[in-house]
Amino acid sequence: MSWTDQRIDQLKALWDKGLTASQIADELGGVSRNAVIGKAHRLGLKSRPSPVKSNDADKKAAPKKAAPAPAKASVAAAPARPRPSAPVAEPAAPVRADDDAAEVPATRASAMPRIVSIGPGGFMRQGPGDQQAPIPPAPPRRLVPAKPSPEMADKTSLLDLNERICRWPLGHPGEADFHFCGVPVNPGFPYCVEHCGRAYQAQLPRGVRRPPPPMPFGGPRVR
DNA sequence: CCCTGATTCGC
DNA sequence: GCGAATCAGG
Repeated sequence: MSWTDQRIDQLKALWDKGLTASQIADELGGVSRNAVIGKAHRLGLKSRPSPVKSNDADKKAAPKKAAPAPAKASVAAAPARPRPSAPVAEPAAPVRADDDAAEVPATRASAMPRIVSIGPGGFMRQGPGDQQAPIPPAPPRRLVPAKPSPEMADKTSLLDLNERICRWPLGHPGEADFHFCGVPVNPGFPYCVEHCGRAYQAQLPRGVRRPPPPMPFGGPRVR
């Protein structure tokens, strides 16, 4: 299995949601827990509470490991490999999509707090089996009063959302051109057909856990 | 033991 | 870039 854009999206979303690497791996299927962790790190996803991380700020007694065989490193002359393990994570005030959307533009140069717009709401797939009204998404909240710039004139803003148009977010909340898809929805779903394809993916990684395959959209109405 | 994430390093 | 092997804490 390779890391397609969509699988990466899922990874990001699930990681953000706080699922464990194992769960994510299981969810994605075809990858190991290690693969997920490895990828997550390569992507720069920040590690959430990890068991082995509370590094002392100062240690006195140096509890040396009796230098057990490296088991792997075939490095003959390589001295001790440094273990940084103190990446200094700036907490940074959490930016909420609620009311500050109008006031973010100013300083985004260096300290932008990594707001990742995961799929709308960070919801999970919805197996055709356990079909239910597709309401959970509930993307952003209320905000953006108007369309100040002409650039946004033809973009679908939050205020434009209704039952009939696709509310798949494009861009990231807070960004100037953040808007919604706006295309007519796939009847019975909050998104257009294309984005339904993104939102509800029927993959069945782990054997029996994933019920039936047929894609829901395009056909069956939910009521 | 089980779990977790972090890191290393051969590929 | 990828991920198994390994490490290390809970």
